[in-house]
Amino acid sequence: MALDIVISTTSDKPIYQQLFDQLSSQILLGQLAEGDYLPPIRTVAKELQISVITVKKAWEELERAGFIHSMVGRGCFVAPFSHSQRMEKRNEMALEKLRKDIEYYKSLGISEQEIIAFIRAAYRE
Amino acid sequence: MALDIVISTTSDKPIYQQLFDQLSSQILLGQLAEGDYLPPIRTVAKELQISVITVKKAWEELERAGFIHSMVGRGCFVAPFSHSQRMEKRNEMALEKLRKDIEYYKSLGISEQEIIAFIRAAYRE
Amino acid sequence: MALDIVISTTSDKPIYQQLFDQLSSQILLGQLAEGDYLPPIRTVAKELQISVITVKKAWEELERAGFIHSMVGRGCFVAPFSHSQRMEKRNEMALEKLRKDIEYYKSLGISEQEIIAFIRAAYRE
Amino acid sequence: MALDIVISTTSDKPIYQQLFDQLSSQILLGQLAEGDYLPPIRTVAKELQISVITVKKAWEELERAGFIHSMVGRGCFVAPFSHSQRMEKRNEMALEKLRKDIEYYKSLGISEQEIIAFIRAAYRE
DNA sequence: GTGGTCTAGACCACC
DNA sequence: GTGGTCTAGACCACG
Repeated sequence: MALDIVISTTSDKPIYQQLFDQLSSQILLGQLAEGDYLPPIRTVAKELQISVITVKKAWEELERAGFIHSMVGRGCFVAPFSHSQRMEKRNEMALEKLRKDIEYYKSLGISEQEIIAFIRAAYRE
Repeated sequence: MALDIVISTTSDKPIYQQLFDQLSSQILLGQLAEGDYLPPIRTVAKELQISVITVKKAWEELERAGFIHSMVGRGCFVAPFSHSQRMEKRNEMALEKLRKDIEYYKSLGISEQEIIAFIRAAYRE
Repeated sequence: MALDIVISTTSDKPIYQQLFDQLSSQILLGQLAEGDYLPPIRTVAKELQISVITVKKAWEELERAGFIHSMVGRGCFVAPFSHSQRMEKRNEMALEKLRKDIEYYKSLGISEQEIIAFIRAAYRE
Repeated sequence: MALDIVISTTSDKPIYQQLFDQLSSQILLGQLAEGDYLPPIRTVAKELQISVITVKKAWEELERAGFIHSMVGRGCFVAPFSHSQRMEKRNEMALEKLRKDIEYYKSLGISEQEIIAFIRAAYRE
């Protein structure tokens, strides 16, 4: 099984962060089922043409966030999540980011109604 | 006139970015009236206990974004904006950020309805 | 006879170490009587769904520590221990670990009295 | 100011872990006061004759645990802790380890009284 | 074979 | 100057 990952070398987001974001969202969406083994980090690095260290850093963050477990000599596998756990974690992550985002919108003096209108507009784009 | 700026040393946001964000929002909200002169960068740096280089970088970004104008030997002053211009720029900045934010929410599989519900919840906190 | 062993795939402790710890404690507690034969390593590996190499490594460590004896072609059996020998070995192992642990507690500036209080609290949990 | 750190190359504990343990305990004991700036990681690496990466890994763990804050371009400084916060964190870390340790002692069939006797013995060594 | 640690470099953004 | 990221290697313990 090959991972479905796309790395942007032009993005200002660090590579390991791109890996983390894509993997975590795939796990939360259930596209990577619990217990699935990830390919060896060296394989991932070779396929994505990035350094093993970079992959490892992303994997470390994923393990720290509870998304995967890594075992020396056996590889890394997706941590078990129930559907409700996934939903909860998903909402938690979205809310956490939203709180920061809203700080910014508020600082621009934008009201709740305006944001909602903006969102409807942005979703229709 | 002293600027109303607060610098966080623990935030992960660069200091020059914190300066930019706070100044630009104050200008957009009309709290800094057009034509007002900003204090000399060395004064700002001393008061905020940060590097002059950092202040200069923030000022450059503000000038590039059209928020202030610098005149050699006379300092920097807030660019003249009509109320409608301020509103337009404000909305433009909010929408630009919102587009990026929504990318993330979508990657978590969150629907437009859910985001709006989240926003209502976050605004009530 | 099947062994009473539980392997954790999420623990940071190596699998062979988990085997060693559980087997040695069962022997010291007399739950595995002297002279009892252990199942063949291939059987153990299959039942626990781990590698034969891992089981072999654990068995080697157990033999090195004097807990079991292996006889070529006849398998491994629990070494004979008198009750007092078991107690002695048990205390020896506990003290050895305790010495290391106490190093850590001391480095945190915790006094003997505090540790004892902690232990009472932890035992009551 | 030079850090008071000793690295053992023969220990089985990773170097970055040794750094973390020593720094965190010094902070918890108040030997490194809040607000103190740590030497640049490259300086630490040179003085201890280890790799910058290794130092950085230790610093990352320290920041994640809330012991220090790092700022690009400004260096790393000890996070502010009140005396009670230090005590609380210290006890928390000790208890966390103790819980694991006691698991082991229990598996050897050792009673609370015996452990306490062992501790008194170990402290007198 | 796997992941975990460590090394010696490089380039970048920030101050 | 600082820390943050990334690279290309190496060696080790584990399975």
